[in-house]
Amino acid sequence: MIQPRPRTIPEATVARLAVYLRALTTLAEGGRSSVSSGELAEAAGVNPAGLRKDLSHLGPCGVRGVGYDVQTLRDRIARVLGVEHARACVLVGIGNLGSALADYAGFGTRGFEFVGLFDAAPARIGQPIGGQTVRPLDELADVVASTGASIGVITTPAEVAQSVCDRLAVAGVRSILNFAPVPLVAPDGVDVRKVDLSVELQVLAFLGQQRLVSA
Amino acid sequence: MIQPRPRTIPEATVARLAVYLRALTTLAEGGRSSVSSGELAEAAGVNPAGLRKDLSHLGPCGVRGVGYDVQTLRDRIARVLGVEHARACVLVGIGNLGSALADYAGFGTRGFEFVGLFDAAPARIGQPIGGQTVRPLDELADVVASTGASIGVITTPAEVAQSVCDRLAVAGVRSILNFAPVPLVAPDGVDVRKVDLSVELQVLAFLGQQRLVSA
DNA sequence: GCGACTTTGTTCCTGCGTTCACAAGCGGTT
DNA sequence: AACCGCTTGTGAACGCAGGAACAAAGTCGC
Repeated sequence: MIQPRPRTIPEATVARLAVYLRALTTLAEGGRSSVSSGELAEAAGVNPAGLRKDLSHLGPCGVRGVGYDVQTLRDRIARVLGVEHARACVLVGIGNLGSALADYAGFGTRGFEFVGLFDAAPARIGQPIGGQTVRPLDELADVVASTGASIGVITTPAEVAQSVCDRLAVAGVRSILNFAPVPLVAPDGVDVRKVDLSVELQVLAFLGQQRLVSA
Repeated sequence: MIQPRPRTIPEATVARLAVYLRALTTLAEGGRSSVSSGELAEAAGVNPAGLRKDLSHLGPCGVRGVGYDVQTLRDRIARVLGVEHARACVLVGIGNLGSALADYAGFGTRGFEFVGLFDAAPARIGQPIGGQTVRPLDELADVVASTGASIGVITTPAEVAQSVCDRLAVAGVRSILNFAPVPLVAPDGVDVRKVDLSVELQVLAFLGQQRLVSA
């Protein structure tokens, strides 16, 4: 028995699938029922050939000569990404960035629901944000256990990010999104992704400076 | 006359240089004057050999058998990245995320200063945030011209992101950081980088689901 | 019913990024 | 002054992502 489809999808492809998913949702809301790779690629800002290659990881899901069915493809990508039903998330560190994320509507509409907001500062505890109330860190384990939250988001200062990461892992969170500017180490079986906002600005600064030099 | 050092530094390397820069700043504040590639690599969360290769793009900047001088290396990276002196930025879209970024101390300490906050909603204009006052979009061109801002940050809804991008380009902004979930097209000579927060969460969801399947 | 056109799925290839491994160079020691 | 250990810098190989071109397949028109 052969294994016609490798179980591993490249991470770069996964990231683009999320973009396609959003574009498809927009198309569906606009009433479109079918779309070609060229159109979808333009909406997602990628190369049409690359898009088809990405989709080929899901198995044949288009009709030659016609294109892709918007609804079918949308459901298929959502299932592969694991976002067909809502996922519970917890957020630790309710500063400016944490508050913005807790309030950010873009997460809720894509199937991510914050079921717990946590902070260490007594002044912030009890504060209402985005339909939730900020809780003390002591309640983290209980909330994760009772809600089954599998994703944790860290928006704390860098100094405490590692200890928060440890507590999330112990509580049972399996995936962590880290906004603190430090590399985190987590036990096996726990995935960590890092988003570094100031790095993006610094890359931009470099590109801008380079253009001046080469001009 | 040969050109011993190629002028182009890979973008992946540039992003890591920004991480090294932060780690070096932390080390300098801790009083360290010298550091080896192994130590710095651990602080940055990368492979030591890769770190040395990254630094080799700057030319020889370490001493064999000893390591790197923290202060010298820090200055050199800052100069290459173009962040040796502060850079003026403008921010358009003062919602939750925009407010958080305007208030985020991490930018200021890394040489990025917001010199203008803009929004289209009359209700937000005049509102004070992070030492600045929110202005109407009409003043964008004037502020960019008078301050020489070279970097623009877009945190608007997706629907208006492209028009804001166009206005920034016309006003003279050369580098744009886009948080809106749409691909932007900009004229030649204007760099655009995209940060998509919900994509990061969806990649995490995929990794988490994949672990369940393979287990 | 048949042909031509459209669009997908795949294959090949080129280039880049990453990693390993080794040679070169410097400081400290005897 | 010569040796030894340590660390940097670089060369080579590997794997991966991206792009272009081609074959397969389905639909529309006649």
